Amino acid sequence: MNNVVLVDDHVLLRNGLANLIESFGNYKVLFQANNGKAFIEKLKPKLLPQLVLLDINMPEMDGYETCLWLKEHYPEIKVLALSMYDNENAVIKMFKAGAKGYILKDCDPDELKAALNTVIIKGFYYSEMVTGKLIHTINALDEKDAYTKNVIKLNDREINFLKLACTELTYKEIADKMFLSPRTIDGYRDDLFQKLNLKTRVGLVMYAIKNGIINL
Amino acid sequence: MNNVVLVDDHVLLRNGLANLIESFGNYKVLFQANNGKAFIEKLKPKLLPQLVLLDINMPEMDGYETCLWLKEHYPEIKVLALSMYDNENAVIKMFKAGAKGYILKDCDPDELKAALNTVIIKGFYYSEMVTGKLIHTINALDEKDAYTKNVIKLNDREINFLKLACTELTYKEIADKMFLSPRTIDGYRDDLFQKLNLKTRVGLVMYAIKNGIINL
DNA sequence: ATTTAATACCGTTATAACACGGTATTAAAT
DNA sequence: ATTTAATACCGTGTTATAACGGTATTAAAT
Repeated sequence: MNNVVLVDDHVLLRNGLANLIESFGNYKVLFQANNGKAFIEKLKPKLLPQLVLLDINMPEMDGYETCLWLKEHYPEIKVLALSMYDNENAVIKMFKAGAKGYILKDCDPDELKAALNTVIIKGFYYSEMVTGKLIHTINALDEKDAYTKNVIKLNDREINFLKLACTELTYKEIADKMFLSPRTIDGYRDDLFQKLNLKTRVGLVMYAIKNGIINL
Repeated sequence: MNNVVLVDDHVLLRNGLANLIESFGNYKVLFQANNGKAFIEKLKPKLLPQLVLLDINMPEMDGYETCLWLKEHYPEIKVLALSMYDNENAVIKMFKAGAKGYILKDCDPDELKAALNTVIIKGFYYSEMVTGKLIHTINALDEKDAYTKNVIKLNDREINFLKLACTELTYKEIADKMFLSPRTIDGYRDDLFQKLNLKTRVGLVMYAIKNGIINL
């Protein structure tokens, strides 16, 4: 019997998942949590799970941070990332953060079962989707884009700016809100364009959404 | 025992939901479907459900269309809408399409249970969230905005344009792709700005996302 | 027959967004 | 002590977006 923990802010999905996983026979859901912070608080060193099914986009503490925390404090606990989107950067970020697998919320129960079993037995699970994304990344590697250097990591100011860029405010208004000069905002924007390989504000918005930087 | 059908493109959520609902004791999940079209094909007049748990954003045939179809062909089947977002316009559209209730995917199992029971017994379920949205709409009613006249309904061209507006293409490039004059595109944009009460392209993008017009 | 509504189109002007090539300041890295 | 990197800032010019007020065509509505 393998102990697993579910971390996801969608209660219905989480509960359903719990039922489904327990119906597989060889898994017990130790507990569930709404986000990374709640998960860490509930985690008891006396009773650790073998595996954590971890959502990426969550309030308070997201999947990346949670995964990194686990890697540092309980590296023996395996993380299977669970996401709405098959976003390339998200896949790479989660694997960099130590995840052993990455599945989509619209995968079918058989794949979930296979993923769980494979992670428990072999220690990792690479779906076709994941392999595809990784290969694409490799192929893009000689282009001198952001992937070459490192996984994209945004700082607080950039994230703050991105959130405001997803509104109908002009850059000037954003500058006012952030108590910065409009030129500085221009700089943030241009840096992000380069970092993220984008050209327009719409690109920034789509990036922010696909990477869970703004909550819809 | 009440027969229900689940329609949602997220298989994991759907399966989990099925387990959860059956665990309530008084419900049987007749079958599940990936989208409205698949649902209609699977529907057998000899064995109709009392209730359909219907996702809004789905490929092929979405929740609105499916709900309207049900209202026309099987008005006795009650629809409980299930959505990721507590979007005001979505709530109103679903109720206009004949839904008897509207719950969020991140609600807790107790609320789902209450919603199911209430719809079966009383014929409708109005959560606090729904009531709130409706009240807000009523309050906005004397503003001469779109709500006054009708629920916002976009046509194919507008939807097509919106999808392209969510990319990094310029309006001129969008015009090329749609084989239209850039001025016509300007017109679409301006019409949408007015219709949706927006001012910028970013506003259009956010609208498209929140209303499931583009699939992330 | 003639409004009405929807669709596609057009010109002008103002503002916003984007590209480019810079500087000053600070703090960490060497 | 002096690069290096990160942050905040600046000026100029071009292109894209948006606001305004229009026309022509078609099909449905009256």
